[in-house]
Formats: sequence, C-alpha cells, structure tokens
Amino acid sequence: MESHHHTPPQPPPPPLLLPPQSTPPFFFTDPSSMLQNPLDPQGMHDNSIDWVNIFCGKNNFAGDHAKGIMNMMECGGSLSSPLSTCSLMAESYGAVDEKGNKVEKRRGGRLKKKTQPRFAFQTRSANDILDDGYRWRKYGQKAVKNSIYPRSYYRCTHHTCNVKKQVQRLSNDTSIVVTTYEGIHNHPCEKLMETLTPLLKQMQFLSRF
DNA sequence: CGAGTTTGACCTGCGC
DNA sequence: GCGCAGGTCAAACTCG
Repeated sequence: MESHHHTPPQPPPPPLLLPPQSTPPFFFTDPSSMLQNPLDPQGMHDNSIDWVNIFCGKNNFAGDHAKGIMNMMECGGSLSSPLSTCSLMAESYGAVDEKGNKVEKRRGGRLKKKTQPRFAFQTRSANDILDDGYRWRKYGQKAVKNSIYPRSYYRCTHHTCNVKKQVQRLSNDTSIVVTTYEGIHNHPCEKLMETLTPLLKQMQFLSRF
C-alpha cells in the first residue's frame, strides 16, 4: 500500500518566514505554567526554553524543534494554536547502565542509552497522520490496553536517521491524536528543502541583474 | 521492482 | 513461574 506519509501533490506551501505582525503558529495557553518544571518545582535549575526558536522561528517546525528538545526534556507545559491544541509532555529517565550512562528502561526488554530525547504532542485533528515534513515508515501497530484505537509505530526513512514516533488517538477524546517523538533528526527536513530549492534558484537568478 | 504497510510472532519487564 | 503488556521484527503483501 502506498505510504500515507509520502507527500502527495499539494497546493503551494505557505511563505517560509512569518511576517512579523502575523500570529505565530503556536502560542502558550498559560505562560506561567510553562515556566514550572514538574521535575524541579523549586526552580533550582534553569528552566528557560527558547520556545520562540522552537515553535515560531521557521516553518520547519519538525526540524527546528530539535534545538529545544534537550531543554524540553526538563520541562512540561501546553501550547495551542488556532487550529490545534498541543501539549508537551516531558519524560524523565533515572536508570543508569553498567558504565554509568543514563539509560531508558524499555518495556520491550533491552536497556537503551538515554541518547534519544522523547516528547509527545496532543493534537486536535481528524487526521491521525500529521504532516511534519519528514518521511516515515510504519514498522508496527499494537492494540493498547484501555484504548479502542491501536498505537502505530513509525521510523524516519532517512538512512542515517534513527528517529521514531508513535501515533495514537485518545479513546476518551477521539478528536485528539497523541504523537510521541523519540530522537532528533540528523538531516534537513525534506519538505523544507523542496520549498527552499526553487526559492534559492530564483534568488540566484535575480541576483544576476 | 522498490518502497512502504500489514500483521502475527517474538522478546523482555513487571506484577501477582 | 506465569500471564500480560508494550515494543520490535520480519515475511508477506500492496501499490505506483
């Protein structure tokens, strides 16, 4: 079956850079709550996050959010946009392997080095698959307890990239899709490059005059 | 024919 | 020890 992630012919992409006066694609529903770190309620550590860079800097959301993932791991909060409501849910890992590296304990059994930041988005959408600009290959689907909807497992198709994501629709609110990303893309967003290339060519052409 | 999906089997941790 | 649950694998299958 054809991958639903394979980008079909689509209308022209939106402008690359948001005009300064435009509404950013995401905004905080409760800015004060964004600053409270559930792992550090006393504020003993630096909780500052470059949210603007993460969410509003460019259209390459899926690529640029990587810049803030490590900060995100220490924090939690919620975001919303006019079209969707998203929540960021940090996960903490406390296990340590024999060499002292922090590891993530997996239900599947094996211990895994904590090199893959992980975070989740809740998105209000009728579509299970959110087009984040990357190409994904489905490698599994499982029925999940207490949910009428299965959980789907995807891997980034880029040969050097090991990013995974899980997609699941909430059973108690069927309008919400939870997408959990694991890892950081080590390559540019293909969709962004597709958008940039003709623009760059046009700029090169115009610069000759 | 290559890329991606489907789906049952398998692996491992956890709770009882 | 056993069964359950989550995550992954891989063969078979689909589609362009």
